[in-house]
Amino acid sequence: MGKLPAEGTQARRFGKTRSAQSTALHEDYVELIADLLEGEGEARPTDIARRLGVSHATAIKTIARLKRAGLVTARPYRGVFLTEKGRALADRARTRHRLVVDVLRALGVSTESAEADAEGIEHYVSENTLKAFAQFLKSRE
Amino acid sequence: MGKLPAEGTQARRFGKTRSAQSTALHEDYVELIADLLEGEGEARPTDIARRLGVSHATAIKTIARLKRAGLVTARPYRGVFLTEKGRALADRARTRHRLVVDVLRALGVSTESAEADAEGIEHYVSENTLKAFAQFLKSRE
DNA sequence: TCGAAAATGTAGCATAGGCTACATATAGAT
DNA sequence: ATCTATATGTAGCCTATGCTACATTTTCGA
Repeated sequence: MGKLPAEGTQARRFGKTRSAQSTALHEDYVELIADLLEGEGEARPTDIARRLGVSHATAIKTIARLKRAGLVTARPYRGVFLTEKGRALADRARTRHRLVVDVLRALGVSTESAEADAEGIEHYVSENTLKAFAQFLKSRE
Repeated sequence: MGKLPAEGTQARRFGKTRSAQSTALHEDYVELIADLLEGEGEARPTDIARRLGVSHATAIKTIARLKRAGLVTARPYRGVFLTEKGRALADRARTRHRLVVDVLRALGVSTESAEADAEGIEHYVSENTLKAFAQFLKSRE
């Protein structure tokens, strides 16, 4: 996105949210790629694009960024694969996703709404909150 | 951001999340502007910038976009004000924010974490989920 | 095996959202 | 009344994320 603000004063109420946003898309991609690799055996740009609702050109461009970020490997016409780092991120994302969906459902949200909302919410749940979620779910077993 | 994808096939699991993202920043701004107007009597670019943790130039540029979106009015060196539309959006955002914080706290999340996470989460809570949250809070009074 | 359809990749363009550097207006102190 | 510190505004540059249009590979059926 650019450089960080000079910032001498306090602020940071929104700061974390912002930086999290840059990661959200990466998480969506690796999560989906992990799903495709497990489900279909391969993750191809066109499928990724369709599932994310973007053009294939956009998907390819993003995949290039993921590659630069060390999250995936991809050779032309050969599909996309996760690196160790990518797999780790995907796992974390999926764990969070499941937990968020379970909590929403426990609160009375319909499965469809829970799945849909979790997609956005999961990227903003901190470790602390995640722990509280797990605890809460366990407490009401 | 650009135009929408042609999209004939299904997809849309992430689509909503994406468009919501474009609104998130607008919500943060109008929410903050509402706070400043009520608390300080005026909302000035520099204060907005400091509270959001961005440079004043960035804040001013965003304010120009908010203006184009019909959410605020602003004349040079005269501060920022909310339009009806902006006030409505700010109210909705604040309601959601409060509700999300309350639910998180009810689930055992610390006040600090709840406030911090709500900042990101609130933009992705659908009407359905919001209703479920309200219900849940009411049920355990 | 070969040719067309489908998948991939590339190029070029746009907007959002950041920053720094520089210019201008306002306001407060003297 | 003026001068200076502070607030505002502008310009220019950058990356991320989208899209369309066009080019190039692959793949698959005939």
